Order: sequence, then C-alpha cells, then structure tokens
Amino acid sequence: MDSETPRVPRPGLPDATVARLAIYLGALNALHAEGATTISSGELAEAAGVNPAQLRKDLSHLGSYGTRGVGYDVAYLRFQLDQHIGSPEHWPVIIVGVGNLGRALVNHSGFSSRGFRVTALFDADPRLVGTQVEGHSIHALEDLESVLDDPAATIGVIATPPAAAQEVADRLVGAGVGCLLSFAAVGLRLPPSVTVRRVDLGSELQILAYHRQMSLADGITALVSDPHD
Amino acid sequence: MDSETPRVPRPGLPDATVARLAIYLGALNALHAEGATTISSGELAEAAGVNPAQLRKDLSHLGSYGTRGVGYDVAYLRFQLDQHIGSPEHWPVIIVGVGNLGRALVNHSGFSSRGFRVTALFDADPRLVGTQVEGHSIHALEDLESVLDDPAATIGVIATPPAAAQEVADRLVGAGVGCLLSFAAVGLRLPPSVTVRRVDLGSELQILAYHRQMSLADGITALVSDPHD
DNA sequence: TGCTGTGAACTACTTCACAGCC
DNA sequence: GGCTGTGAAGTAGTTCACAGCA
Repeated sequence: MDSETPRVPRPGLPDATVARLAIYLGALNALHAEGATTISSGELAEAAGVNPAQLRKDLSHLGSYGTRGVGYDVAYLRFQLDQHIGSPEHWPVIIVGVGNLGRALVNHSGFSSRGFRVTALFDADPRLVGTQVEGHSIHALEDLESVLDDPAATIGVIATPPAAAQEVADRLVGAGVGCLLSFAAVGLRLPPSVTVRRVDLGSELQILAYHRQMSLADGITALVSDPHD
Repeated sequence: MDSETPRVPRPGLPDATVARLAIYLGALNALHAEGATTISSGELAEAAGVNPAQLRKDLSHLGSYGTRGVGYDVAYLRFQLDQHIGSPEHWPVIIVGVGNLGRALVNHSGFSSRGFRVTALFDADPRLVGTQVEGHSIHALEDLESVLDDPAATIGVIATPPAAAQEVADRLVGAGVGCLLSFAAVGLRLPPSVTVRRVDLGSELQILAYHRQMSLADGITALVSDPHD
C-alpha cells in the first residue's frame, strides 16, 4: 500500500523559497514606502541579503513578473507576492503565555507592518486573566473555543515556559488551530496536518557561539602555522 | 588567483547539524534534570523532534559517544556536546535596543538555561540611558568600546527598529564584535568575517500562513474532487 | 537481540552561465 | 547593453539500510 502513495510532488513552492519570499515582500514594502517604482534583481537581492540568481529563481516559481533589461515594477511585484504568499489580514494571531516575550510580541512592529493582527491573549495565571495588555484582554486557556472566531485560519503563538508548551499545543490543536509558532525549546509531538515553526533563541546564540569559535580558532591557526601555504 | 582559493573544505560541522546539536543539548539538559542516565537515539530524536537516523548521523560527526545495543550516557553526551559546540559561559551577550523585545530578551529563560549571560544593555534614547532593567544598567551606544570587555567574544543582539539596524550593526562591528543576532527584518551589509543570524518574526508568520493556506486548499480540493482516486 | 555508526542513494537547494527579450 | 528567466551543474542535507559491536 505504500507503493501507491509515495508521490506527493509538492503542491506549491519549495520551503526555502517561501521563507525568502516573505523577506522580499518586507523589503519591497520598505522600498515602496521610500517611493521606489522599479528595481533590479541585483538591488532587491542586496536589500534582502541574498544572491541575485537566487532571487530570480525564487520569483520565477511564481511566474514572469519582471521586464528583461529593466527589472521589476515595485508595486506590481508587491501585489503579486501578496497574492501568492497569502494575505495576512485574513489570519488572526493569538498569543498564549503573556510573560515578557508574549508582551513583546503583542505589539511587535514586524507583525503589524506585515498586516497581521493579534486578536486574543491567553494565560494560565488566574491573576492575569481579565486584565489587559496594550488594549487586549487576557483570557483563560479554558475559554479558547468560545473566544476563537475561525480556528482553522488562526495562527497560535506559544510563548509559554517550555514545560507547558506541549499541553498548550495540544489544546490549541484540539480547538482546531492548525498553525503554530513556538518559542519553547522543546520538540512538539503533533499530528502531521498541523504546521509548526519553532524559534529557539537559546539555540540561535549557541549556533553563533559555535561559528565564532571556529573563525577565532581559524585565525589563531593562521597566525601559528607557516605563512607559506 | 581564484583558481587557487576555491577549496575551503568546511572547517567543522555542517551548519544544519550545528543548529540541531544545540537543540539536542537543550533536550539533554532537560532529561538530565529529570534524572535520566541513558537514552537511545530514538528517544532523544523524539524529544528533539527529528528523525533518529539524522540524530545518529549528527552525533557521528563528533565521534562515537554511544554504546551499541544500549544508547547514549546522558551526562557524558551532554559533556561532549558542550565541548564541541562551545561553552556559553565564555560568551557575554549584549542587547542593543531596550524596547519591548529587548526587555523580553534580558531575562529570557532560554538564554540563562543554556548558560549565556546578558552583560550590558544599550539604547539610543537618552531618557533610557542610566536607568536599569532587571538589574542591568542601560548605556549609550557611544560608550560601546568602554563598556565591552572582550569584544571578539561578545555576541551582539540587535533588537532595534529595522531602520536603525544597519547603523547599530556597523557600530558593533567597528567595536570588534564579530557575532550578531538581528531581529530586524532587513538584510545587513557586513564584512564576511562577521557571523550573523537573523530572526524575522513577521516572516515566520507569513511562512505559516502560506503553508496553512496550501493545506486548506488541498483539503478543499480533496473534498471537491472525485473521492475515488 | 538491540542499538549505534556509516557508506551509499536520494532529495532539496543553490549557483552558474547563457539564451531571450526589451 | 542590460537584465530577466531558466536549464544544467554543483553542493548540501536527509534518509535508508545494514554491518558491527555490546
């Protein structure tokens, strides 16, 4: 039976491309605000911090929206990216865990500048429930189902301590949320239909420390080893 | 002259492996705290949310620290990962930009649980300079050089608005910091000797929205199309 | 027997290099 | 001439599958 199911030829775009398209869109928004009307792959690639060939390949997955010899029309490309990547205004964001991180996310400029709107906050601490943060009232996690409008289109952000993350994730998925962003440094066990991304800030630092360690060691090696090789 | 320099056979571990080793280390720390003494690749892989073969391959880059037929000794593996990945206690962390996000990072549990210590805060707002957040005093960016102890081993975290990010990055690099974690959604132009990682929270949401959009569309397609294929 | 360690096969992603169009 | 769009080549990363050892 599994000889009949190996073909899932990837419904859409490569993962890595989607991640970068989101960055291009951000860069285009900034350029548009500055009044730019046309941009070449080289310029946009530089603004986004990628290789120009990569950018053109990424955009070519969507269609041909550029003009050879000229470049891309900023407003038009922006519109097309919006179309392909999904319009954020339709995706309500809820945040579970109103600690320091949760509070920081509530009015994070990167969310609102992209068009996402935080619609509800949740916390396990009964002393917080009923209070407000930046105009959003905090709900108890038990009230999840009654507060959510359209669970299937909701993005759930998990900003709880790691120990609570699995339980929170289970509850969110149970309520129909299919899309999670977790800041907890634990692997979540969830059905494959759920889309999860994990941002682990401690790991980010550790990766930086490793890379830096390597380049410092390289520098020392270079100084110590014979200069003629 | 570039026919002589194409071989840089990657001094150490694959990037993707380093990223996961940091996650394994986190999981091992948790397991150790729970009193586990031995663990198999399958169990640790599940805790970290990866495939067991992947985990074994990752660890095999470091050496043979497991026992066939048994698994890995938790304490010993933890020690070895620490050795290879770099001990965080030697890497002071400074945060530039003490807005909501900066404040959240100051005492983020994921930093301290991994052994990283925030040693200084900086902000451009003169009204904040001189005040304290969680026991750390806020410095002016101009005082960077005099405040930093060992710039070459310092990790700089950029939690400023996007518009200020490039300038802050330039200043940090000018002071000798070679390791940056940026939360600003812009591509930073920096010399290649500097190690940068970018965490773009807006893009993370956008990626989630895209994937979810695809699976919802798939679901609808499945409902609409003939059930017998 | 059971689990690690690892070559080999596979898949995904990136970069090159150039044809095609403005 | 200049810049896009894209096959083809190259590289990195993942998974398989099994040999080897406790």
